[in-house]
Amino acid sequence: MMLNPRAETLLKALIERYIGDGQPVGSRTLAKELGNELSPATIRNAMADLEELGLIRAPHTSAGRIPTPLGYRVFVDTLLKIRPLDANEVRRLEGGLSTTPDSNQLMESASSLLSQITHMAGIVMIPRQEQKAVRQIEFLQLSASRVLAILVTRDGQVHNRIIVTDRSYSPAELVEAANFFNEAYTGRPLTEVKQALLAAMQRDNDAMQRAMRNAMAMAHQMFSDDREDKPGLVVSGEANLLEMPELGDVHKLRRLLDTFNTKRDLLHLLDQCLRGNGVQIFIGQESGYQALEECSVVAAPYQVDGRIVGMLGVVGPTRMPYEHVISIVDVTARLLGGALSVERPG
Amino acid sequence: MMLNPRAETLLKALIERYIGDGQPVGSRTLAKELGNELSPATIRNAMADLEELGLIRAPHTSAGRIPTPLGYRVFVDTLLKIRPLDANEVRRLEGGLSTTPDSNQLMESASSLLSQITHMAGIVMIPRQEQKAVRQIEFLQLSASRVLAILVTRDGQVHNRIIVTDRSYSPAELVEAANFFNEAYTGRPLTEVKQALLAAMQRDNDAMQRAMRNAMAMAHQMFSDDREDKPGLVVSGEANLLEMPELGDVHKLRRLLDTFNTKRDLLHLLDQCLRGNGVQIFIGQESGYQALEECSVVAAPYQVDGRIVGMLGVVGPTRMPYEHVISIVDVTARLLGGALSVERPG
DNA sequence: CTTGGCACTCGGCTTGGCTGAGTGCCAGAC
DNA sequence: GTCTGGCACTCAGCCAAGCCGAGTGCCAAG
Repeated sequence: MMLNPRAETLLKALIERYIGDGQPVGSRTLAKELGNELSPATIRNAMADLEELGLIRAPHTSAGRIPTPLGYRVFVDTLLKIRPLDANEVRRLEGGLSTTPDSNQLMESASSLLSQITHMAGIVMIPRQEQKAVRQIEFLQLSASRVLAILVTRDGQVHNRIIVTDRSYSPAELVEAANFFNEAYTGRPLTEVKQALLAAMQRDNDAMQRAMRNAMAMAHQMFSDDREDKPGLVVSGEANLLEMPELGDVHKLRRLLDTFNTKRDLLHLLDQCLRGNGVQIFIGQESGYQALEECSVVAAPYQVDGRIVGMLGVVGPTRMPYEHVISIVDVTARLLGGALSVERPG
Repeated sequence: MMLNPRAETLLKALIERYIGDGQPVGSRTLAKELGNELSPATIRNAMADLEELGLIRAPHTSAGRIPTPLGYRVFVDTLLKIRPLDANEVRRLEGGLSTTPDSNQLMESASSLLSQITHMAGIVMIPRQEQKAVRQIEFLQLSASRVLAILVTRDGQVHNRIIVTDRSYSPAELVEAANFFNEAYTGRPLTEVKQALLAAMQRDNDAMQRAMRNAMAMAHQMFSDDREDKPGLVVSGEANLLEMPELGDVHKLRRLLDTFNTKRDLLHLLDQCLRGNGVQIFIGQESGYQALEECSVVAAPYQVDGRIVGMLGVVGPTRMPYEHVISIVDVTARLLGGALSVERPG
């Protein structure tokens, strides 16, 4: 999409104006905006061209123009120059992020920070568990037929699950099983352990020693909990979206909030971006989800120890101050990545 | 509030009708509803009396009448006869509740069940941790200055926290500290342990043996996490409330959703009811929270092993089918209590 | 105490007219 | 060729007037 310089200036001014006050922008307004160097009539002609290109449209016959999703796309791709946040804002972000060493709390803090500063909805994806390395497992008897399995991963996260057993195990047996497991699997990533377990289970059961058999059976149940497989999502400030006038329609709003609650679609969307680099933007239907058709998503990956592990971002109305939001998401991603890296060595 | 039998019949019919279709009920309609045994004119007179008593009101001069909060109150207190749910619905509830042994998942399941069946918002309070008895504590080294503390309570819940230490501890020291702690505190309730720790810390530090000192210091940090003190709240289906036509006002809606997000007010409300017995109902402003002024809360305590540990219920429009909702909340409370009791023996 | 009748009220809907913002097009100027 | 002023036209938003229907309150008679 190549535009002549004037059309670019015009489109940029129009979109900035529209983002500012949400009213359709007319030719007279735009002429003033541009310092009256061109008359409204000239601008009308240029605007007609932009409309033909599908970058702007008139909501009705005699109203000003508003950007189309395509218009926003051109705007963010070619017209926007990202200026870094000023030091004050960076400091505000830094100060807003929790200093807890607990990674879940950190992500909640980041999400709520995003929503508070942008006045939109903040989302932070919780990294997949699969790549994490096993540190230690413990089994604890709860009752005759129930054992509590506690799995600690290298990063200090604790996963626990109640296992229903067919018979009662003595404390010694449990310790033995845990020792066996720890010796065999410490340091190996979860995915690998899972596969190894499956393979071991398929081999002849009788040939195993007792401790091994116990450990296998219990660990396998532990890992069959698919809840832990899926990355989670922390959402904050959905209620901010109620104030989007463009979402007056209750049904659309309903669908949008449902999307935030089920999280599945959002996770899927973020998941697809994991490969990407830097801030990514989905405008309107670009995301491919109907519930988000009036929304834009600005997302960025965050890195722990140099590796991208998750995404974070904000969801807001298509008409949002992209320039500002992009910087905020970018900085927050760095901050969260930093906090997670520093806090959890090796 | 004593009413003559006719006034009672009238009020009951009016409220049931209004709950059914949400339209103000006029005298003609009501006459038909009652089988034309009385003429509209007679009913008008009786309605005027009810209005004088503050039980119903006319939203404007020439409209039918709608119940006031006081009217609803009389309705639920004296006119409503709770009929038990039919077997189908009980089965539906039973089938809807998860069979997991994990108590958190159970509560989430109960909350979402409530919201799905009532089409309103479901809330389930997570019991206070304080009364729970300590089962075991473990310390795990994460890095030079960070120790992961894992506390398991009698009911099989695992609480963990990362503790930042001033120096590095050897594995032996950690085991020793854990042993010390476990011997001293296993079986005692969290509140007691907390106080005991505080008292011990205030005594002369130097007089303690090393293991004891370590255990104290770390356990104290573990317990200083006030996150665990507060009972939590699981909320589901807030989005259902978007469809309440009586909450057309975006600002009220916003406040309501914020109330669900912060949870504090709702918890406070439920907490106050813990003493009570059976299903409790707050109509309109009775709850004392402005955000809930257009809403009613139907809540019931649930018991684990004969002791009330928490509350659960639904939040919906003042105009809700109380009869039905009360039964559902009641049965769900029993089901959840049952599931929690059976699954986690002493 | 009940009932039918009657005048009255008022919200909701429709209609029509007006205004202001903005457009498209055209003809003339640069 | 590009820009500009002018002009006719369109249309949403607003307001006032008018009508309709639902429902009320009151009264007098049964």
